[in-house]
Amino acid sequence: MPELPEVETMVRGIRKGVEGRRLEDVVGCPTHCKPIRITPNLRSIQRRLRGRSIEAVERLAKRVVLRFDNGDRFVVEPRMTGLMLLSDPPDEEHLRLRFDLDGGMGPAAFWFWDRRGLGTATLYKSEEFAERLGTRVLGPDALAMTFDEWWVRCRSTTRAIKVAMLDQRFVAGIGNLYASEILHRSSVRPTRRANRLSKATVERIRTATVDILTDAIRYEGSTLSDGTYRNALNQDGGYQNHHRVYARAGEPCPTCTGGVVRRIVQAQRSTFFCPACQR
DNA sequence: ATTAATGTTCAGAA
DNA sequence: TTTCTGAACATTAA
Repeated sequence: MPELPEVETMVRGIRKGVEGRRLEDVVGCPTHCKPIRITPNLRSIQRRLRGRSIEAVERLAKRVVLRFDNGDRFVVEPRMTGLMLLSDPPDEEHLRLRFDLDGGMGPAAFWFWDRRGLGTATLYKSEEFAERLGTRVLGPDALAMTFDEWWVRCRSTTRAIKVAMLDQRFVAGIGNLYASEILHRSSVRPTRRANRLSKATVERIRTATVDILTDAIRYEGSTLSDGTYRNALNQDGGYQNHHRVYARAGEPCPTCTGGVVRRIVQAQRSTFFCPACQR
């Protein structure tokens, strides 16, 4: 489920070993598993990237961006179960990409590992990058989004606020887990229509977004019970121990008296909230 | 043993 | 134009 905090953790985790290194090669499915979707084809990507220096490892919403010295961007999208790993992959059969580095200091390779295989990898030339991953596709990053940006977007849709928050053009980086946690922190019922929220309420959501995501980054993201998400060294995150409502249906609300956490379905995804303190 | 559920995104339909 | 549905895939729980 890598959302913003998990992708930020991945990026930080591989950054020190990868930035400034030369990419010797990128190899698809080194263990002959089913290949992930790669655009364009792997052969032309190899031709273009072999020998190039990786100038920066960056996060773009829920994507990992490798920026090369000629301005090319190789963008990995972990989707549901993808991980960027510097070492110790959980198993061999779900390794989807291997990045071989030059013989200098630090690790000799890093990997993209993806159990379900829904992840993607795309090469963008520098001009393409801005236009293909620009504001038509991604809204403001959840950590940087201003009140005005929140307000304009909320006013412009009748969708439930929880559903709108999952739309990456509305706000980029929030996923199903953190949407529930943010709305609980904000005391806002997930089913409320975005265009009916007051300014004060929208500001509470904005503040809670920054607080929750920052906190989750500090704990290196959430590792769920199925163990999908891990950091760059294949270790558990810690934020799952701080979830207030996610996957806690039937338990008492941890922040109010008398509330019991409920699970409902919105847009075919689980939503968790406390009916007592989220209005 | 079959079915539902699980994080995300996108194409295609309403 | 905006919003909704189902599919991509692997694995676990009921």
